[in-house]
Amino acid sequence: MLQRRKSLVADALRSALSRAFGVDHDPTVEVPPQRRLGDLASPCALHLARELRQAPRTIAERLIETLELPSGFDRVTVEGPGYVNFHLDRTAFAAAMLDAVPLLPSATEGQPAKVIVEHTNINPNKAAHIGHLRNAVLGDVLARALRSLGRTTEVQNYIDDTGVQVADVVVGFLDLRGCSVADIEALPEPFDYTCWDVYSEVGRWYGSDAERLELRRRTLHALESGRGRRAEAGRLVARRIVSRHLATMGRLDIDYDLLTRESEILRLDFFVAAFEQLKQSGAVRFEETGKNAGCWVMPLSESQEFQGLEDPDKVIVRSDGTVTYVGKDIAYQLWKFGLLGRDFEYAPFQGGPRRDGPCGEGPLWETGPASAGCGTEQAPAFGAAARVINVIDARQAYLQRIVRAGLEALGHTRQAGESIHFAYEMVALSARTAEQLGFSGDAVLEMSGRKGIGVKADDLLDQLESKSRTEIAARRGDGDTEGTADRDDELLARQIATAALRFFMARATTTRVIAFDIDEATAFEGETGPYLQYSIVRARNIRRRLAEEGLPQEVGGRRAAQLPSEAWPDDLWDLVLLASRCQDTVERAAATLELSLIARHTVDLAQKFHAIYHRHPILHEKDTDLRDARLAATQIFVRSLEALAEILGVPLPERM
RNA sequence: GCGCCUGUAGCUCAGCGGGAUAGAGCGGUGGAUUCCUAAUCCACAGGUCGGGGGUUCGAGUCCCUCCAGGCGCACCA
Repeated sequence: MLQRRKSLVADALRSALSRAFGVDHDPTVEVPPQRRLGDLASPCALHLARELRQAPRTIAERLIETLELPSGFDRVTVEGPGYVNFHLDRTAFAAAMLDAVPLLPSATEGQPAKVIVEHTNINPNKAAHIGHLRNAVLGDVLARALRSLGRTTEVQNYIDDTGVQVADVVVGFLDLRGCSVADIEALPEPFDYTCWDVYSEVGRWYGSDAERLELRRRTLHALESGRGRRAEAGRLVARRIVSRHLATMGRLDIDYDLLTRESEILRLDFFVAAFEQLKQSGAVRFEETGKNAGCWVMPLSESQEFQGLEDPDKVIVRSDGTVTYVGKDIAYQLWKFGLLGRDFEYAPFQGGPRRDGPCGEGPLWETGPASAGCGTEQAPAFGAAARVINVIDARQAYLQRIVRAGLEALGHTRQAGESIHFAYEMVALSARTAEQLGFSGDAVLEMSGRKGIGVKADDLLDQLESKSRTEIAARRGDGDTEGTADRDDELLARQIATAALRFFMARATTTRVIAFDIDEATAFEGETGPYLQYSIVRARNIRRRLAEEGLPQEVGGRRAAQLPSEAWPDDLWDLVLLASRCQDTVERAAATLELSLIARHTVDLAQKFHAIYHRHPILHEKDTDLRDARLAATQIFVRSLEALAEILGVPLPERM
């Protein structure tokens, strides 16, 4: 909403500068730090001071004489050292805001048709931990933001069901614990917790024992071929774990359109097709001698991007004929862009949370052999995107660059450019939290599934829900005999837990390692998810109380347009102005992949609302102009916060 | 060795292509519950923006350099 006013101001300044000084200058327009200074400001007079050999204030004064005030503005003033400040017509702007939708599809010109967002991608061999949650929340918020901006978005979750990590757990069950496949099947939930322990056990059990490590190699081969008891155990482990992961993510309202499984990439010979392309284009070569003898490698030394590496070549096919992760990922990336020349088969996902959908089992699909009556023909058209955003932690930047280099080597320059690595730093444990969990705690501690170091996602969620229940009970405790239904409280506890966790993950800048502190992550006060929820509950309570008093609960745009400008004091007005920047914020966040901008903007809005709530009562205000202006501001706030909370995935309860 | 990221209040962090008096939250101290529920608000205390150079009318922000910390550079993913 504000963006349009900004360009109006820029245009007016540009032509005034041209008229008054004969200069061609592109003025910057910003929002001044205090509302009494104005709503939009330009430091152009400061920028031009040297060129024009005049004092900034002199330039500014002359400028506003020739300036044609754009429509929607009241006046223009010169402030401070020579800023040209524009003051909006508050009444007209607020009335327009009342009728406006907080978030609109942005202009689609130059925007790719379909965007694939790949996130979560947890190895299906153990419980999800809080590091995985950062990935999933960022990916989910990004997908929600893109969709709110009108972009076609497909969310994929990659399941590495044939990798070393699954193989290790299979060895753990079959060889270390002596289980049968039926034993594994019979294990009670939480299966992912059991695997968590098995995985770290087997790591220690291997030690440097060559025979045991041979078991791992054999299992890995079995997983890749898909045949035999070990493969069967691998499929079982992966299937059960994926169900658990989906359930965990479901608690946070995170879901997917498609689960892509690595075993299917192998079964359908995706790599064979990609490998043909790589060989033909000369992007890979066979090494006869040297340390990589017998391997197919992708040479990277010519690319400036990869200067200074210890090894200038990247192995794609190992000397034993198996394919590295990068090789498989290049094939997968080619498929995502529709460049591979073949497609998966699809089936509705079995064994996850059931949802309503066209094929009975719900809208979640997985790659795999089609099941009877509902398969590939009924599936939506997956893949073939114009842009691919992979949410993967920053430690894998090097691998992502190689995948991109692979596309480039095949001549897919545009797609290489549209292969975007959404990198974020890892989640480590704060010294204090590490110590509470029994790990040595003098510095932040990196989590490690292999070592069993970490905080499980479900444990954290349980803790958050339990704390929510306690808080809810404490607030119900003051002799309130109304007897709120337990089920409502249970829902509320879940909503509060979801909000707290999602907001905690979303507010962190992606370039920063999160030192996860249990007390901070479970806080419900200050800059937290529950704080946002409470702000909306307050706003909704106003409506409820107005209804009880028989007063109108809404102000229309026509009524708002009649309010005197005195009805808009600076603080109330500031809320309206901030709300008008939602669209701009979400667009900038989606473009820069800095989603914390959305979280920050949302909490800023809530803070302004809470403050105003105390200063400007609505119910007890006798002056109808003042009351209606406050109510209008509240309406604008509610709609903006609802739109932003939807993107953040923060559920907004009716009461708290 | 090469590359990426980080260093701002006691703690956790914001600070948008340089610009108006460096901001929040937590913690601390002191206030506000005849109230639209205090999961809130208000006030106070707390800062040579890691050090040093440079560019500029102006630097937390840009450039160089040094220091400190984290992460990468596998026939693991």
